[in-house]
Amino acid sequence: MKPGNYRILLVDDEPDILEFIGYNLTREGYTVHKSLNGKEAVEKAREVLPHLIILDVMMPEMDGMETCRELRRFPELSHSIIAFLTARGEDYSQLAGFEAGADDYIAKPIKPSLLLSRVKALLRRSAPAGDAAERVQVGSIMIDRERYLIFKNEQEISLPKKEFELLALLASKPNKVFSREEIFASVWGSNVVVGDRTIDVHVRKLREKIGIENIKTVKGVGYKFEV
Amino acid sequence: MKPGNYRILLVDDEPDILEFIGYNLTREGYTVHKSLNGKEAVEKAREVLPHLIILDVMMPEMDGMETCRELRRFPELSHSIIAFLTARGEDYSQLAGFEAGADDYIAKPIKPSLLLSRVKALLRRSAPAGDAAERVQVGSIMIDRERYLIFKNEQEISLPKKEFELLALLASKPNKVFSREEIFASVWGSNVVVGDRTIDVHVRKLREKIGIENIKTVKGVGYKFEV
DNA sequence: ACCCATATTAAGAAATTGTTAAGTTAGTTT
DNA sequence: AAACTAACTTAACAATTTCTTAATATGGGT
Repeated sequence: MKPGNYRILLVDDEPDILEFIGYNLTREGYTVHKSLNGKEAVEKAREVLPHLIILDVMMPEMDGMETCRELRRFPELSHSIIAFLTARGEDYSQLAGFEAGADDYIAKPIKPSLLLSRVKALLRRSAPAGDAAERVQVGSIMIDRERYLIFKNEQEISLPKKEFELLALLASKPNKVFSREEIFASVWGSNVVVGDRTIDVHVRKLREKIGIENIKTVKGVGYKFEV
Repeated sequence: MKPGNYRILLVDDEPDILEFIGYNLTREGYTVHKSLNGKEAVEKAREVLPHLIILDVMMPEMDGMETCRELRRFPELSHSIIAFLTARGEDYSQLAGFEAGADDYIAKPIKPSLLLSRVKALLRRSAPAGDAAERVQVGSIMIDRERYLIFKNEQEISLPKKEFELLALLASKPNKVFSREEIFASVWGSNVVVGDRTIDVHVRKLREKIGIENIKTVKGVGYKFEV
């Protein structure tokens, strides 16, 4: 799973820390959400179902421990990993934290590189819990990248790589016209040189297999997938 | 999963510590194995396939870091969680540890109650991963990781390691297409370099043994186990 | 009707995978 | 440690699928 597919919720009452950690995680490609307090965190967690929740122990009102216990009450969050952020020296009983359902402790201040390694290690274990498969539905066509299959009206259609990628591209933005250049760049790669009619041939095969009505030609401009 | 079903491998060069931690874990119901050095640890790990390996960082000859890297070379151990035991003050770079494939750091000396909480937290993550389930049924195939055996229609089939790991990987997500890169990374380990046709040959043997209908080729993309 | 961009077709090129057998390596037994 | 065995890898070639080309057809717009 790529970092981009992971959601991380950051909870700390200090905006600076939120900003700092958030920046480092975002730069790595993770999707980062932030909350300034426990109450807000619980709401946001239930909304975005993060894979990892990083929780500051010391917070006004609802502290990390309490927030953790609260989070653990919701079954939809049972697969989320919870890590505590604790200032070195705060001799918080880690015991209580683990009992509350925490998975890890991270000491502050923390070097970005170490934080990233740690996050990676934590998420490595969560991967197979996997959520929604990577599928896209457009019109009567469903594209399942994981299985590398197309479904049209419950019927399974297997496409060769180029045709699959072409269809996936067009369907990624229904009704948008993709120029030949865009199609080449995305499906073939920028440095590959092939003849002019190659795209047409693939389009033809696609139309043959998934129906002529979806893929439309815009003369002089390109092709589009119409819903 | 009850503690009794978990296997933990303890690795430390000091018998006292081995004894102390071992006693606490055993009392809790875990099945505990012990090794006094890295080399022995790797052998034992491959034999008992522990769910959790607790590794002292400071050891003569082969230190924790090196042992960890060695352990990670074996695909059958890729599901084991590895935690480092580090004396407080030893300013070992945790970074190197995580990069070597560690999942957690535990500081010595550690209170038994905290250790147990920590172990529980680590194993909690391994449980739902599904890999900890020693048997998986997919289609007409049952995979028994513990005994390293495959069953097809009640019939027992014994597979060599590479074939077993390959099948286990493909069957871990039926219908998902695994790219050759993914397969290499999981079955061979990311730093191993072997020829192009190696996977094909193993696939062929698998098809020979468990039937041609299950393992499908997606040309230019990879292989999948279809149910 | 003419032009131009696209459609269609089939052939053969190119790329990928399948198969086989022999060569290596690793693990076990004696 | 030598001999044996099973597992794994390599390499050459075959088979297959996919991709591209090129030649020709079609069809809307001026």
